[in-house]
Amino acid sequence: MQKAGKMTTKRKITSQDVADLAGVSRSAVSRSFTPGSYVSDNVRTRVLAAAKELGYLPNILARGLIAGSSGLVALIIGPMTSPQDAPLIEVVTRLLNEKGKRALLVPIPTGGLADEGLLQALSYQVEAAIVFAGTVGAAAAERCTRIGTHLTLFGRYIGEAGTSSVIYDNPTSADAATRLLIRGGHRKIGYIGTRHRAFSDRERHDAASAVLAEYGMHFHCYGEGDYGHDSGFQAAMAMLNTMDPPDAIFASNDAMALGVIDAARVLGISIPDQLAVVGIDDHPMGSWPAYRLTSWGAKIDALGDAILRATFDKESLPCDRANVHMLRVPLYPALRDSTRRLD
Amino acid sequence: MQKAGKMTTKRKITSQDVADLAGVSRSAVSRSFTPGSYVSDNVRTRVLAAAKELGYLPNILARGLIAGSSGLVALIIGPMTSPQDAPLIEVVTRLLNEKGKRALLVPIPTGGLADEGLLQALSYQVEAAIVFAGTVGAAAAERCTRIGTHLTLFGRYIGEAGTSSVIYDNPTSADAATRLLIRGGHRKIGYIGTRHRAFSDRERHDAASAVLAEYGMHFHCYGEGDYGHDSGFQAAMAMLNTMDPPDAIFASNDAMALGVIDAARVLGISIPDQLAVVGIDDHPMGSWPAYRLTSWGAKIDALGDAILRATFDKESLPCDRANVHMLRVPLYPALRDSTRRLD
DNA sequence: CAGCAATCTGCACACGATTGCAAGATAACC
DNA sequence: GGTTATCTTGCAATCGTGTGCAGATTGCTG
Repeated sequence: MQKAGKMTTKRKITSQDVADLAGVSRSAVSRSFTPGSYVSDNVRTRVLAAAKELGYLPNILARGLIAGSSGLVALIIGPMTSPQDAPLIEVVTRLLNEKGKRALLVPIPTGGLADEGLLQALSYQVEAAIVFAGTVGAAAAERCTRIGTHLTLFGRYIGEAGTSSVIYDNPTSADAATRLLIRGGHRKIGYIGTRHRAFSDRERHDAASAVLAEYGMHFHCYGEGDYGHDSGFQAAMAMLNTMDPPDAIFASNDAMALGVIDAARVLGISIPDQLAVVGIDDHPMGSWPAYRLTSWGAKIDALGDAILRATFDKESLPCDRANVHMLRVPLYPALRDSTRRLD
Repeated sequence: MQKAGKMTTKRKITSQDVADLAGVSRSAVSRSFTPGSYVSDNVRTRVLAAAKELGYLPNILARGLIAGSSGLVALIIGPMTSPQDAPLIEVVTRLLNEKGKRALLVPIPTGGLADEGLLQALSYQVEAAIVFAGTVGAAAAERCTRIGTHLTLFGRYIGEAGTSSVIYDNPTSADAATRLLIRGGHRKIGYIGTRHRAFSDRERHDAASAVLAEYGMHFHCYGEGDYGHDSGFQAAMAMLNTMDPPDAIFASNDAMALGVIDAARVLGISIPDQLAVVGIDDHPMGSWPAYRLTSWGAKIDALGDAILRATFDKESLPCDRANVHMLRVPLYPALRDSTRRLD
């Protein structure tokens, strides 16, 4: 197998090598790989044959250096605890690839600022950055826009002009979820959200409260979680172990809603008769027989499309007064057995 | 806010700009950013001040061009259906970052070959590629090793010399799981695996069979799935709806095992008395009150360490006869209520 | 065969950074 | 002051590729 003398040279194969083998200049090699250039068929076939024999691949980084564009897009990610995160990252990566872009993954510490990660990404000449985790300081954001690196934020909003935010249509879905509970006859509705009202949580809570107010109601009780299953479980245990427990719980996301169902299971509370549960996310497990959770969720492909559109076609998006492009992603209901079936 | 005349020039800021502002040469700028170089404190402070004012960041791609190393490592990924995938990707990315490397995410079509993705990655001059999905053809693998790009495979094995494989210690854990069931008094043990016996599935199945053989037993019945929850559910429904159902089921992974538990729930079969269930993976949901699944799983940080070690320190790893470096990651038992408690 | 257009091709510079080399500046020593 | 030794600093080459420009070749027409 090993041809002596060839194994010794582990040098990288450049266009010069191909040119030498084909007996042409480097320019001819470059042009052979560029469609629409002036190259005779004779030369092109010779070059391609030589390239194939040598296993030549153009160095995209060098090409990007001269073109001024690296073809890289940064994805700023955190620990990815939610099971939705992973498929979304994959879809976005795939869509980027289809556009000829490549995804550079940049991790940031839990709950921290994305600023440092952003700077790292900028050093890699990324054309855009998509933020899935953490938050972005004004200075870092301004720096991005100044050098023309577009910033897309998923599920977050910063007031920096020129950025764009892709956000679930939380108000509409929270509105619908609340009305569903009310129409189901529930009057003691508890709410489990995050301690500091994360952006999505705030939107969901406020829309739900507005509906309750419309009926002259308030949330019956509150619980706090961290968007994780266990925290929903704990919060529900506390809520349900009182003299006057709720007859429905609106959880700000599905992971916590699943925790609520588990708490009910442990306490022997039947769902949905003694307790109705709704969540938002359409967590894949919500459809499993053990849970049957009513929820509102986005279609993942539409979500990916939205993120790419917000990144590469932001001009087509509406702006708010701070000159931030906003794209709301619709959430579709998945009505299951954790809520009463209405006629 | 906007200083007129500055907003118009969106040109990239290069070391030349910094040099001009600081009144030095480009070399001095470069040296100011390189610790241990001969630069006077005077110049260095002036350069750093100028860099800060201009918001200069070194272009790592250009630096890599000359150094011959991009600092990029390709992560070849598929659709990431399993909830373990995402945290693992994040951990590996984080560990890479700590080593000064960056992760380039390369998606490949479901179940397809990773070859095309690998070539894309090579064009980006990646220093190594870590394969989490798909399989790698011999030609592509040989090409990688020839140009010195190390190939690490996770949960897969190809016979190509110089590659390394990080693999769960399936035999040991499958052995332990089977003995647990036998010691629990189960004699009719069903097995749910994949149709074509994926690499891990084969190892698990064969080790379990060996233990059964030791006791003069065979698997009582077989089911086929695709490592997804639904397929486990379906397979279990078929198995349990017979005249002679199993009294225990060994599922080749946890997602399917959870499906088995759901099937039992639907059929009113009590766990673990009428049916014991074991899986392998230690899926996070296995610990939830709704499931309490006995399983064997790896510690994620150890897993990440193993992958990085296999990638950057493969010489320290044992080789098999095909000159492939192998690293087995131990799986630790999580004994829960889906199996009988032994004294 | 002259004249012109169309098609090829290679030279040389550009991209943004690093680094060996040599020359200049400063300090240290006799 | 002369001679080294030690720092500084800029010049220029380098990494691998793309491309404008000018010159060379070819084909076509009159």
